[in-house]
Amino acid sequence: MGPIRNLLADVDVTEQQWRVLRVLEEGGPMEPTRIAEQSCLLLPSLTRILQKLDEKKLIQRKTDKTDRRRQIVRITPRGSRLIEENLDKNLAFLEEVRTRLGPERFDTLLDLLTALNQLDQEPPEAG
Amino acid sequence: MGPIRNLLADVDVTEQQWRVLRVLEEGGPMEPTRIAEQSCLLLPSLTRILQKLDEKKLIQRKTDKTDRRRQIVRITPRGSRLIEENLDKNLAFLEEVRTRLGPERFDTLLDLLTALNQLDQEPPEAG
DNA sequence: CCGATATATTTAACATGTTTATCATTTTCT
DNA sequence: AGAAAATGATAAACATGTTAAATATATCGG
Repeated sequence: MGPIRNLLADVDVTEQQWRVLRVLEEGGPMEPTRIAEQSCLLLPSLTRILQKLDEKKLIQRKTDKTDRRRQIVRITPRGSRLIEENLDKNLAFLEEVRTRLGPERFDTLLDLLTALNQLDQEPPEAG
Repeated sequence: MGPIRNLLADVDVTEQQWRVLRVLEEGGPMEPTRIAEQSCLLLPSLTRILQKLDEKKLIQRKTDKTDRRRQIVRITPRGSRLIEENLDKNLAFLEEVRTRLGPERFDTLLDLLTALNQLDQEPPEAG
């Protein structure tokens, strides 16, 4: 992922911050708990990341009116612009990796990783 | 990896520290640079890990006589005993994951990850 | 032999991973 | 209603990931 980190470093965001921004861009405003699920981050990490993104004015947060424990996070226009300006290069790199590894093997890898990740959610066999 | 971390936490070592110990146990005394390669760790991380392992008396270090920039790291008897006492449980967990994911799929996953890792070492196609 | 380079390791600084604890708010149960 | 349990988010503490810089030693070229 080095090349991706380099791309993102130019615009002063980390891989994880980028991932959070993309989740918000594609999924719309949502709560930290759901962001964490979708970006594969634990809440304590996400808390710090949201603080950084907030300082950089790439997201906004407001507490939910009906449940004041919750908050709603939304990406700012500035955040959207950052994504728009860098998404192509990121996807291009991903495609390059997919090509170099072999498209079928690449897709298989993603499937297997997803399956492995699922194992953690399921209970282990009772036998 | 949660379950493995729990096992290791009982004997006060982290996953990475465990990995370094296993590399030393299987590969014999060697330099930090080679440990880093074999345990997939960057040198700055390894430096700290070796310091911790040294404090715990699980490894010993001495500077190489012919090249005083280098050092030779070796596992102590105490370190070997720690591995001996925990290796079975670790391998058992690995086998459980392999079974739950499906042995063929598991092996395929390892192959693909290795191939992906190789990509980083190779130069990208010049086209 | 000496200065420029290269190599092995460490340090520094900042971000995240991970576990446990805490805080505020809400829900549940009686 | 009110105490207890649950939930969403944050804080704290420690370990590692990552990049850049620093240190020490060794090697190379003239």
